Amino acid sequence: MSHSAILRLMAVDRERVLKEAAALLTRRASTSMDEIARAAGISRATLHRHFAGRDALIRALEEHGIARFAQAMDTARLDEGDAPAALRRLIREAEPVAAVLGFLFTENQLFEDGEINAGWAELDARITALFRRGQEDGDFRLDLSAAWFTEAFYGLIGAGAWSVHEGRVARNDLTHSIAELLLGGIRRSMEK
Amino acid sequence: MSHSAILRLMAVDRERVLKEAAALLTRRASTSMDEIARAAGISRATLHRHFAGRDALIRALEEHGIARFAQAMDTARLDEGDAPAALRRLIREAEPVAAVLGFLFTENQLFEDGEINAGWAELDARITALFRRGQEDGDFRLDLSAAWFTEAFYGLIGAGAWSVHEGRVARNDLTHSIAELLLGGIRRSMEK
DNA sequence: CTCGTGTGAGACATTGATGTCTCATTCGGC
DNA sequence: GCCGAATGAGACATCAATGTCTCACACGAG
Repeated sequence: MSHSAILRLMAVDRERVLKEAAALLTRRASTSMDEIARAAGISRATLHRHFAGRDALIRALEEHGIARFAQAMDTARLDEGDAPAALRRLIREAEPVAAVLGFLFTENQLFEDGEINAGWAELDARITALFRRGQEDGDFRLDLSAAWFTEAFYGLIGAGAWSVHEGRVARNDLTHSIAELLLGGIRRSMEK
Repeated sequence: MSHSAILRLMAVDRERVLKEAAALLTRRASTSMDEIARAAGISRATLHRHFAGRDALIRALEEHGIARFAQAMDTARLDEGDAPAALRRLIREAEPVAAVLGFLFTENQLFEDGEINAGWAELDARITALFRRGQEDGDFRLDLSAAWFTEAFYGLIGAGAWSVHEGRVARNDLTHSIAELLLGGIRRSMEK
């Protein structure tokens, strides 16, 4: 096995562990390293080999979530087309990291790290800008603030990810459920 | 000072502590007893005098949240009038306990206690029934499930409470923001 | 003023999770 | 079959939070 192949294999494992960790930590932040390890199908020792410690795991979650979400934004091309369509694309692209985003939104007081906060602030700004654009274009309602839309977006993403995890919403319906509910709620209604 | 007056005073303190605890724990479940105490303006010793321990505090939060939310449901008279109006009343009545509800929704894996879960299950059932009634009456859309509406309801309540806590949404706008967004998202649109 | 209650500050032992270690085993490539 | 890398299981010390305690002080009622 080549060196790069080994690295690739480990990378896949990291992703799986991070997703499982996010799912558990979202609903019980006190989940122990041992429980996370078992949920990911590995031992605590191995978990410690992949992530130096609990803090390192959380930070990896944050970095991973921010990076993947930023990537989703790029792919969704938020500036193109009308805002509702862009929002649909964003939700579709963000779906794979929904669990991680839910965790990060929920537990956003873990670190006062400036770098992490800066990363989040930029993502927030980009989303809020999208909502504001929709308002300026007349697509989104004006009686609610763009900041609230942003918070609601995160809240629905988190609730959706958990619903899928609990089997209350089908995975294939997640994107549709979030997008339709959010868009219906923020769209400027026609008759006004 | 009479005995009942003392009890009443302590009850007020408890409520304040619980609200503060919910606000903090929602965004950092590992918040220590000491931090909670200081946020509530009391010492750790006093906190322990009011609540036997951390578990007792969490349980008190759950019981308080369930009781107050059930009370909000009763006051809102979910069975009367059309479903959208009932939902508005529910959101308005639930606003004072929004922070607690957000915490309970977020950290719902803390105890496997049968009694607590039973309490939640009943509340869930009542809300879901409301959404289902709205669907049957033709007020709410049918392409999304009532179960998802329920989860979204909790998610928006939590996001809203946090937004107010962070100063991103005015307290007086909270009810309106949640109700309008949720109702807009779940209403059956007219043109279909 | 005096008493009683509630509180704040701090000391202390306990506990559970954490982080580090070793050793035996498994697995895949050769 | 052999070998190296990765893993699982477990032992162990460490540490932070917890829970319990004592003591001194503030404050309101009488």
